[in-house]
Amino acid sequence: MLPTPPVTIRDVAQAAGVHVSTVSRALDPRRRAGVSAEMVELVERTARRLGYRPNRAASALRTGRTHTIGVLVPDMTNPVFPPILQGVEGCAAARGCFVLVANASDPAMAMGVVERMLAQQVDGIVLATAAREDPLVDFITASGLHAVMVNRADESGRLPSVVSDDRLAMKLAVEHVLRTGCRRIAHLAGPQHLPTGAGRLHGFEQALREAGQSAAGVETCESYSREAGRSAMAQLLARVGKRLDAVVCCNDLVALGAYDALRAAGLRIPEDVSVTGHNDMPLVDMVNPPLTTIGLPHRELGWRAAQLLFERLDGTSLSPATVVLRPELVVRASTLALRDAAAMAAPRA
Amino acid sequence: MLPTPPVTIRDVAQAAGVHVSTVSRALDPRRRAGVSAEMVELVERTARRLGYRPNRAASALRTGRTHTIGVLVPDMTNPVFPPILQGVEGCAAARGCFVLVANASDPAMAMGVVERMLAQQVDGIVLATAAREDPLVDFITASGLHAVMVNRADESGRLPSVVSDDRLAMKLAVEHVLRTGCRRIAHLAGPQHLPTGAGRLHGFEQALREAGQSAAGVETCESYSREAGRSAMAQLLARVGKRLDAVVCCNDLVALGAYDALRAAGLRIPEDVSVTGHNDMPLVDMVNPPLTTIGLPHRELGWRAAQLLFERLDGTSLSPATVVLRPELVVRASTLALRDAAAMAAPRA
DNA sequence: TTGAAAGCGCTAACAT
DNA sequence: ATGTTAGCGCTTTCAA
Repeated sequence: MLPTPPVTIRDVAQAAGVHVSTVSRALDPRRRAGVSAEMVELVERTARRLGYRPNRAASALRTGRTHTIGVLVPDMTNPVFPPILQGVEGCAAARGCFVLVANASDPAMAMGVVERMLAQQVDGIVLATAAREDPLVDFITASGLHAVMVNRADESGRLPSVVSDDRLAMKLAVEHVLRTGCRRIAHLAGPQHLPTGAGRLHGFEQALREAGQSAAGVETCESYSREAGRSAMAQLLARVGKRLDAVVCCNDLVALGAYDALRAAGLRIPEDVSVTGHNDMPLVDMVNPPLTTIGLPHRELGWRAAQLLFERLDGTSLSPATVVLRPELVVRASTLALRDAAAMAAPRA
Repeated sequence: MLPTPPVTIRDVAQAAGVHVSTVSRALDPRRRAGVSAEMVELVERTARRLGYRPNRAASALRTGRTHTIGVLVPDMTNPVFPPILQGVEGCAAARGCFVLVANASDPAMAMGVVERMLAQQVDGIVLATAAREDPLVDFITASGLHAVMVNRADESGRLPSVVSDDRLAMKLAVEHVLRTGCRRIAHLAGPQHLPTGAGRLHGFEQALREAGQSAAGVETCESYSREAGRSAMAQLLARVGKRLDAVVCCNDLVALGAYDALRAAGLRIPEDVSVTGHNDMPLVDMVNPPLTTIGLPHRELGWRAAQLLFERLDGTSLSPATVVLRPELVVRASTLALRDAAAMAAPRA
């Protein structure tokens, strides 16, 4: 395999007997207008014949656009991110753009990655990082880089974002367990420094309030993990005893941790306590019992974020700065079908 | 936010009172040798002061290297790929390189993506696509693009690859169920057009042969899905009846499908039939019963693939063309601890 | 050790 | 509708 020198626009021009600029125009759909049909035809045929492939690096240098966007995720192995990434990638690919993916588990690291992405001349960036990183947002706005956040809102309001409606999600979960006759309802909340953690707690409280109820207990998890869920649930049980009808969890993994702690305490799910999760991770329909949870449009979240970004890049920013997508309740066996007739008649407040 | 014109190497040169080429040299670790220490110091200080950020598009045009590698995955939401991707990304990031990720669910699509990546001037490519795509490999070798395959070997032997040892994996699974007293052992095989499907079937048969046994039955799944596993298992039961001690599956999802079909037939896991999976997907430790499976070093698979690629790019290709990593048996409750003493004493052949 | 100059492949004024 | 020209920011000979 001898390294064939790549075919340039000049080779095409020469072979077609025209000038390079003509080739450049004929090959660009957006400027093809000012070129005769035969010329376009001739140039395209010649280009194809020679196996010409436009050099994006050269075009990037000239135009300042790389047709590349960056995506920052905290942890790709967290199952919420692949579908988001897929959405972003799908939208980008549909426009002939590529996606530069980088892991950035902490804010300091994220800053370095953005710095490198800036050097790489990305056209824009999608932030799927979970923490509230004001310095990062400061840095990005100062740099002038186009950015969109996904899966969390920018509290400072400087960056557009695409999120799921956490309030509505909690309302769906709370109303569901209320409907099945549960009255003593607790919440295992996510880390309060994460927007989803704070938002879902708030939504939980509001939903209960609207129903004229109050929380049977709230425990905060240290992270979105099964272990954190287990120990939070254990603490909750230690505090409120077994006087509990349902536990609404901030996250599926936390809910599975709650399973562990509830069982360790000799409680059955859902006969004694109903449990709900959040995210509808793969396989939560396979655990025992299958988990009632909140399904999020992760793929669409990613797609819309990319779309929002491209609209900014094109200067046709018609969409609102914050897009809120609707989550949906996915009922499975971890919540009771109906607690019992007596409970429905005289709910235990 | 007024769009500040970016600081170029020229600005740095001017501010430092030196020539651009000096700046270029001083800023490149590999050529810093031929520059005086004070000069390096001066240039670096000036660059930092002005907030200089090298423009990779310009350097790419000049050197032909973008510091970017492409990764092709068939489906990011399949949980085997995120850790592979993470490994690739980690290795790339450690070298200051970025990863362009693209989904390519079918070979035709993959070809188009590679074409675009070539235009994007990626330095190389990691193929994590599952199908045997000879035309793709032809195309890539013809284009002269550096490429490495991960998670499947290149049967034509033209591309280096990093894979898990499927034979060993099956041997581990088969020997495990044999050890627990199972004798009538069947296999739910993956699609035979996929290398993993064919390889694991082969490994299964070989492992049984080595143990002096023969398969109680083999059924091929149409895909690596739960539904495919369910119907394959149903067919297997229809053929061999309930005369089965264990089912070794090509994949965790298929194993979960087998759960469904076994239960529908009134069989208990593992009391009546032991089941093993492959991949150790997240949450398979949470299903009922927790799945005995084969754990793969997915992250390392990705990391090594990237490493192999970079060695090729650097011309320091010391590693072998095919790297085979070791899978490990993860024993959980879906396989019997011990079938029974009688069985051990007089195994049912 | 540093400076000068050329040019990577492409696009976009401007000129015809 | 096509050709001419300059130059994007950087690296790399070559010369001093």
